[in-house]
Amino acid sequence: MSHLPAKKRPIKKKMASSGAPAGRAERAADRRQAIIEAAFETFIEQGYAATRIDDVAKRAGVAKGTIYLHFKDKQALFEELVRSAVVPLAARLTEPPPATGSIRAVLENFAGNFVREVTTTRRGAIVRLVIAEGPRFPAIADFYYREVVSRGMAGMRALIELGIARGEIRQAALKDFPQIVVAPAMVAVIWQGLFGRFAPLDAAAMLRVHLDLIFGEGGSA
Amino acid sequence: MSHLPAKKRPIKKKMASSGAPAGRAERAADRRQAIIEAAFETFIEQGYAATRIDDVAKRAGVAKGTIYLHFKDKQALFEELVRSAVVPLAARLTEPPPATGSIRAVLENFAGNFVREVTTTRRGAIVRLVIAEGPRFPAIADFYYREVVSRGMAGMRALIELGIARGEIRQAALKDFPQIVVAPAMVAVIWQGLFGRFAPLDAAAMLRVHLDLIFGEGGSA
DNA sequence: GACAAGTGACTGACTGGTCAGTCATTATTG
DNA sequence: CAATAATGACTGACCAGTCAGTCACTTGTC
Repeated sequence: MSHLPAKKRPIKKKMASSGAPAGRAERAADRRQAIIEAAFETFIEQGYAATRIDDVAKRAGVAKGTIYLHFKDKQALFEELVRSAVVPLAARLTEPPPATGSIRAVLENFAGNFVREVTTTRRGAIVRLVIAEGPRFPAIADFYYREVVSRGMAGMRALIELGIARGEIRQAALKDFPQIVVAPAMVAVIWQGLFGRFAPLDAAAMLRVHLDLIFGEGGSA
Repeated sequence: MSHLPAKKRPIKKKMASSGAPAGRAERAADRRQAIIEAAFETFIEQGYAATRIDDVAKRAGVAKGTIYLHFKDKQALFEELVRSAVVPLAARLTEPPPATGSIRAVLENFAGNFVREVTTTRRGAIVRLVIAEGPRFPAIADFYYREVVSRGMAGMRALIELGIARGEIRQAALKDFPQIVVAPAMVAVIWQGLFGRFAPLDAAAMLRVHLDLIFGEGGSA
């Protein structure tokens, strides 16, 4: 007597949104992806605790139970999502350390990419999410440190050392604190999230000034 | 039939922890303070959504109902707490712009204070709390911007301009982005909160290097 | 000064609502 | 048509906020 008939199921055609036939495995993977996608948006907007699984489900166009077919529980979903958002980033950080042109040019390029791909976009939101929830999810802080921060720092240190060796960078001590080079970028991300609404910040210009500080006035400008 | 005898009230003597007699009003103020104190700790540790009012009450040595005598609801308590933690900070930011000695010395002093009073302590936690919860509490982001950020930026800009006028600072463009000067300090705060546990950061040393970058090698070191 | 009536700060059991996670049932697929 | 995927009603736990009741202290009275 407990359950009502539940006769519906609005004939969700077997095809994924693309026209491809799609076998079982593929459809499952698609759904999993859709769930992660939806979870991403929702966790970004609401934070971990305030996110309701029901909302994620609705957003993903899936019933709540389905989420639990793919993820053990809410926390697993959250960690998986951060993981999946962070891995491609980590991949780029391990990319060829471009030894072409001046170090300044490399960093200028980096700054440009950063503003374009992180500050404004959802990747920036991931950073903010990690900052916000990290303290309460040691596993995530840990993972993020290993995959992104330590690699990023190592790469940056290598660049700095190269810059020092080539005489482009004066401050030899800078190699001990790659954080200094990255700091304004971090501040830009946080700023946009907190104050961007009413006090927008020209991140690109700021990063340029910061590079001037490191390399001395006027680079490729 | 509803209530148990409730014979207790462990004879909380009319005295506040100090030896003063303490009238009704004073005791009430004490309690309010204790609640804010407890709320502070708890919100810091758990974040807004995960904090239970019952826990705050227990920590403050007070019944849950008492909290609602002092604060309209959970959100009001939260906002009040940020307010009370931020106001003294804001006060210091409006303090006399110390025109003594070199600008470098002023900033060195500032950095020292910052490391001592913010990076390590609970004030740092407030910054992290605002970063974490700000996006979901526009009122708080707004308040924090007005009281702390905009004042801090203005003060910093004034210092930078002075530094430029006196020839201590080369980068004239720095005055457009006081954020650059503050950025490593922010990063230090976030770093301690997220990674400090397993990858501690010598914030003082980092800030020193950063000042070297702005003023040229070797200051008062 | 002693005693009663009054006041309001404080309490904590309770309510109403919310939500993570489950599972009996139904749909789909190979 | 078996096996697998998906559903969503349901449960139990949890928690913000309420309020009837208590009692420490104050005020008024003699």
